[in-house]
Amino acid sequence: MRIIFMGTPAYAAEVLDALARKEDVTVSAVVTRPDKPKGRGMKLVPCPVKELALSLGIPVYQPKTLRDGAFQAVLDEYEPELIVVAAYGNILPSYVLDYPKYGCVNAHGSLLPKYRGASPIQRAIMDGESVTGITAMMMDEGIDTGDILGTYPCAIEEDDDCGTLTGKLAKIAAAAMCGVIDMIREGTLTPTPQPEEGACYAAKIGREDAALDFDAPARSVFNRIRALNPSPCAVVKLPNGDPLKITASKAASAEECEKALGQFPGTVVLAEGRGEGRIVVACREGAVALTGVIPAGRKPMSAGDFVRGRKIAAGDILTVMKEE
RNA sequence: CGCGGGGUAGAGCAGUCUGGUAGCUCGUCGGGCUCAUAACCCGGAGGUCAUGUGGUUCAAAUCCCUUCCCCGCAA
Repeated sequence: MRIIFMGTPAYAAEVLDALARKEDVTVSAVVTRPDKPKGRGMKLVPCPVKELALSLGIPVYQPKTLRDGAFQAVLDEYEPELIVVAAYGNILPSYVLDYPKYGCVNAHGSLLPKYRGASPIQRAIMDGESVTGITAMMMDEGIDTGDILGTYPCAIEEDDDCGTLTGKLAKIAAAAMCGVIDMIREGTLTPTPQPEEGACYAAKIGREDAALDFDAPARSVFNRIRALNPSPCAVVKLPNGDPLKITASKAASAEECEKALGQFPGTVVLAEGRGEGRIVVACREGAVALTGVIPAGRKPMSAGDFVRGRKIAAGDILTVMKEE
């Protein structure tokens, strides 16, 4: 089967890798977003999907948009029977959706119709969900509204963050897409319309989502931190005004929550500098123990390292990083 | 030439403005205390202060210049 693959981040690269290995499938072309200036010096950095495609010797196309019809030429050249999409980032217009004999299928990172949209994994963690998954679906012109081909649940463990969960889901997505292709060949594919009930949208993560506010229940602070790790990371403002990214946290002990009672949310009640260290911060309800941070201009480090460097002490108050 | 931060002991930092004995919190090693300990006490090892047989100076981690590397923001 001739397919064109569309995707961008590491999650999508995992799917591409599985398709490339699959027998009876030929990934004849890969479509990904244009390289963007990244990092210092505006260096152009290729996305994971592009890197993988190049190493596999698959032609890569990086149209800025598909809407202008220029992509028709690529379709005509490769005549795909199926288009597989995973976290591509561009909207597919109808002329693309209608071209392949078997249509366009997508591996979405949630159990649809819940969390349609750009950031389903982050939103699920942020909301404290205990289960999410992959939905294999036919694409239509709506945002993640097409018929469901299969659902593959995945538990969100207590110690999962966006990074680990995305890794798990990527593997599931890869298997799901291979499964869909098998079903297409066997003719056992059964598209089922999505129920409207339970539908919700997972808006793209923005700057305002990254600003961490301790004036919230500890559980919610914990969920936000892990939803945002490893990127862009929850961020707070230190007493000196510098931003501090937070990569990991754990629940504080009952005793520590006791100490935090009555403290202004954001107050550091304990700065433990031994071993990995813990920075216990009072929340509106309870407290969280920060365990990993990234100071401005520094590398990621444990809370213990940060405390040992004397950058924080009990009594300091962490405030909300306000919009510029 | 997009903006900014940084490179000092195994880790995280201070010291640099106002040149003059290499410091702190940990870790590590040895000893002690203890029923015991990741707790406490005592002691030790470990650093060409990123780079340049650079410049200035009686004297440079510190001031000036070179090169390399790392990171954040912005996109």
